Amino acid sequence: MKREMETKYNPKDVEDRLYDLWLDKGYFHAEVDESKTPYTIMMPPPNITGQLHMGHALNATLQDVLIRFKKMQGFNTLWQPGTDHAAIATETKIVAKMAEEGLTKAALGREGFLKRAWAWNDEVGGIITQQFRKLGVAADWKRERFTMDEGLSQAVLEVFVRLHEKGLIYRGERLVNWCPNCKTSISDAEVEHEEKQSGFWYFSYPILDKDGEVLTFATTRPETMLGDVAVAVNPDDERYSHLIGQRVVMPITGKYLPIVADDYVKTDFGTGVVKVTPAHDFNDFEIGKRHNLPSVNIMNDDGTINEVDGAGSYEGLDRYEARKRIVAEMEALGFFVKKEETNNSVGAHDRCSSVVEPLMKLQWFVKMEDLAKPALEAYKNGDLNIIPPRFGKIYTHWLEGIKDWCISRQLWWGHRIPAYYCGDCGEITVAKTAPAACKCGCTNLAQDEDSLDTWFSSALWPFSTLGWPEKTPELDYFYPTSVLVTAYEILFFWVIRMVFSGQEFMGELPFKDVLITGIMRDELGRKMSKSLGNGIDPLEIIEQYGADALRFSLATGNSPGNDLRFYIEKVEQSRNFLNKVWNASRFIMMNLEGASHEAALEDLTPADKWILSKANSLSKEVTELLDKYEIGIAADKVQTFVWDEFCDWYIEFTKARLYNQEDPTRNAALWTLRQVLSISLRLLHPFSPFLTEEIYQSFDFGESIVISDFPKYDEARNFAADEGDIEQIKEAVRALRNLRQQKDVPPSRKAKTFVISQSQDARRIFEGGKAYIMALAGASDVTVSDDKSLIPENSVSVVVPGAEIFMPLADLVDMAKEKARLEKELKKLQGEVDRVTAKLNNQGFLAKAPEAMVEEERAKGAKYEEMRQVILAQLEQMNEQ
RNA sequence: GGGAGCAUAGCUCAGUUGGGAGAGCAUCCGCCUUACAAGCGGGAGGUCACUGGUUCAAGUCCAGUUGUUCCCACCA
Repeated sequence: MKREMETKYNPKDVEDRLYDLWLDKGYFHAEVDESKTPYTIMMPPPNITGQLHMGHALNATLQDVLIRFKKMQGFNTLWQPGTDHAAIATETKIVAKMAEEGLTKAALGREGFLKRAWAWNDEVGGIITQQFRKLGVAADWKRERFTMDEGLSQAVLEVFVRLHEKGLIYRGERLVNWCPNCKTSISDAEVEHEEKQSGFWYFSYPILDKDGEVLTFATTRPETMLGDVAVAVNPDDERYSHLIGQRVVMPITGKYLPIVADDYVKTDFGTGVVKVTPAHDFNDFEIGKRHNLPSVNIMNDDGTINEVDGAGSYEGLDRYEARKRIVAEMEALGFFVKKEETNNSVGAHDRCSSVVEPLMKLQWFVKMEDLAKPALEAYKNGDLNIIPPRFGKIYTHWLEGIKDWCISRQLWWGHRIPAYYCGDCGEITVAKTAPAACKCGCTNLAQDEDSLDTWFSSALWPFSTLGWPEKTPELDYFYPTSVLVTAYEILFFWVIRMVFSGQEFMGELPFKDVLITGIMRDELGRKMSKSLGNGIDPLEIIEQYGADALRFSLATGNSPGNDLRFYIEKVEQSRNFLNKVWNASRFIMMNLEGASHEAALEDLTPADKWILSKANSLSKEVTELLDKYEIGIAADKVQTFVWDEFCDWYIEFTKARLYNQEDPTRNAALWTLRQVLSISLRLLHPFSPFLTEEIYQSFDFGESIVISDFPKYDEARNFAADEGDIEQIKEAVRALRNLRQQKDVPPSRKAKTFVISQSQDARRIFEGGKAYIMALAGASDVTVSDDKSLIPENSVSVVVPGAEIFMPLADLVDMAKEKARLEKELKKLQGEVDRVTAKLNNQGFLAKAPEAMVEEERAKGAKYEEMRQVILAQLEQMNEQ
């Protein structure tokens, strides 16, 4: 960084170069080191074929802030990156690509498909992690893992086999959520319920042997009537109790259906009659079980009607077409009663938005009850800390109502289920490797065709990436991790499953803290999504504004658990701030050239001590905030300090001293500038790593800011008295600027300035601040005195705590306006005095408020009263003239 | 049906343990003051949704009301 360098910071000159340097130096690589305390974060693995989006950028920024902060504090930090094979998402993409070439899974076969999948994976698999690098993340890429790499796949097999042995994994025919589009079962968590308007059709089934009598019921899914096996009424419903045990006829299929009594049926909803379709509805399934009813499956895997008995011409029709035609046929037969509109909650697959059908399927499940208990317990006893706490309720509520987890997927891209079926005796063998022979002695074995839910492997991420099931030193050292940072969206999918997996297999929680982030929204507050097309590409923002600007804008204003709207203006503002830092650094660099900048504490002026003291307390504050995950507030505090205090005040303070080569305090100013710049850069580094490193190295502050020390609070640098003095000077400067503005004094016009005070201490302070008042408040000269008679005629004045300040501006003084201004000022002060007086007259306040608070109020009261008196005197004098 | 969040300046949002209402953008006025016009200085703009309560003291804690967003749930 040299004098002739650009007045604008250009991230493109810096970012890639520094990132490569960091990687070369191996700063982000962590090795087991017993002499240091580990600090570990598991990066949520993005989908292997995914693209970086704003959610990633937010999440990664927050984690990087924590990692860099902790590294600077001396922790041995590991940020474990990697990717997720994302079973359904990836397979869908591959199938779509294949379709472009006219290929299908069936045509390629399993082996052919997987070959293609891996090839594509090799082609695009590195893209997203390359994109993450653009953000400047301090992740340990040497340890990058993939959920389907050899080690992690072994972990998956190990877990499956162990859970199976324990009886916590079982295979069974259950009603599962089925996606007719993806043709696979999915878990409860993957179903998104949406309230939709839907038809509500009323039909009648004639009662057998009761000429003309019918039972009327309502349904939102008429097509399922083909699978009806009964109708149910409430046993206490007097309207129907006499019919219990009799039968109705399904007019289309001609089947006889018993009328059963079941408490599930509400008498006050619909007609009080429910058709029972156990194969296609979770409630009906339960009713069917209670009454020993058969299940009649009417649907194929693709959502068309199958060849079920009685389906007739409906066979092969799509479910919605069948719905329409069945309504029409019932109407033609005279059994359609009416159609209403109702709001109905419809389940859709979160990946493809197709409406999910409950279907009877033979699937693998994880028994959740025993696993959920310790996960619940860990939260309730405080071992697991969720930030913000309100998400704890969501966590417990979900675990308390948890059902068994359907883990088998009818997909090929994923971990194939390690279950082997004997073609002879039917025995099922679950093993990590294919058994040579079945128990029965035969070798007629076939492995299960299905693969595992993608979350089954990511649930193991905190320990599988560290080498489990091997007992590696890494596992011993870095596990449990320190904090997990993730969006609330995947609390159920991932966080909870990691918790119980860690407890089950490591005997210990995978992390103590869970920091929940919000999700990124667009300017209008809409969730950023592919389908809406309202996503903003972080890479484009980085290209235009730099990674630091993007990161800083995501960090500021971020509070745990709250959604964040993306505003380009915020990025611009961050960019402007970083540019400010760049220019402040240039200024310092320019002045340092050829100068000695050594100084001792005793050489420092009050202004130097003031800024050092501020930087000192800021260091403490930022440390505390980051430890509380208040990343947004921390970023904000740093920005306010650097911009408002350091740049706008301190650097301005130093100019007069720097420009005068003879000034005896020049070196002290340079030394302080360097000190505070260094502190500022280090406080800022976790948020904006590139800019801070570039400047840090330009100043030869050290080898790299990445491995520098995070600023610590130092009691020896607490200068409360000097802080107070300088604040008083600032207040005077502000008051004078305000006065000049109000009087329309051109900035170029300097004026002699008189500070009058009866307080010796105040005179000392202002005497010390003369140069600042001259430089910043348009004073040509400053006289500090207790003698009011020095003041020239026609001066304007301003009252500040401890003093009156006068500027002779004869030609600009309009007595009437001046009087009005003073009266306004007086009124304001009177208000303050009244407020404080009321407080101090309140016996309750005096008795119960802390001593310091009362003292503070007293001091304020005295200060305002004094200022008020001064203005009163001025007004009186004016009236006399 | 159950649960949660939010409601603060024209806009978007901070306000961390209760102790004199803040920022950015927008707006108005004045400045190219040799680090920075992506800047500097100075203003204007708010009964902190409503009602009640706790407290010496409430934007902050509690209860309720209204509006709004989200999550969960097997109402056919």
